[in-house]
Amino acid sequence: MTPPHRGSGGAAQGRPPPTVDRRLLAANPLTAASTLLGALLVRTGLGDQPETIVGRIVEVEAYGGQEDRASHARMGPTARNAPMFGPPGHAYVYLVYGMHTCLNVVAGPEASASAVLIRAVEPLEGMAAMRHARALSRTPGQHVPDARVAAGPGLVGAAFGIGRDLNGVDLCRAGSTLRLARDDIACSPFDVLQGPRIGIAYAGEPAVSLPWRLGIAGSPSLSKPFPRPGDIP
DNA sequence: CTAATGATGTCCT
DNA sequence: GGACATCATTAGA
Repeated sequence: MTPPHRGSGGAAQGRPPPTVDRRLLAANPLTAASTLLGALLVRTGLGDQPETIVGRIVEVEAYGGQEDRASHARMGPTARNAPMFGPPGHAYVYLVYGMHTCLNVVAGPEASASAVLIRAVEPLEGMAAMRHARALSRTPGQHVPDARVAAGPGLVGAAFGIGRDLNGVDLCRAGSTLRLARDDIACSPFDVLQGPRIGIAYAGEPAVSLPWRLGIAGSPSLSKPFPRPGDIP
């Protein structure tokens, strides 16, 4: 019954946690996604709020390059997806539905144009700053519980104050205002949920059926439940 | 509880 | 002009 998240000590306090090794992200996107699951997302340098925001990545989706009909890279390089064709470990930030920003971590070898979408984060530190950032981005959620403040791709963007200005930022560099960190101390082992990606019905088969959405079992911060093995056809 | 809907801006045809 | 890797709110069973 012990939750797999938030282990013993508050490891996120004190010295800044170590960055994520860029080479671990240079593998195929599904492997990179698996690496990012359980890692920390760290936000600093919010103008008005001195607080640092730290959360644990609990849900991700892998996207391939041109061969993946669900990927933004499917049309080849464009102005929007340019960061996907760059080196791994950098941010690809884009606007969906005219109002929400989503964060991707570029993956794979350079120019492979694959990426990992950060779909949900479990808050660890900086609750007040997260809610403040959400209010600024007109995503009120005044009554949502702490665990659900970043429980969706658009909500991750809102709660971490991620705007297009962060497009292309190096998430593996310690000095970046948005960065990834390892969580070797506080992160207990967890079970990985797997399912089809969300919101890509337009892509058709085989893309719609690939189980490239990964989540941490038991986390209260998943964007939505994963289909169970014996679920509706 | 599920389903429908409006908000909103940018990219690509 | 159409479609979109979404969210909050409202309407309905």
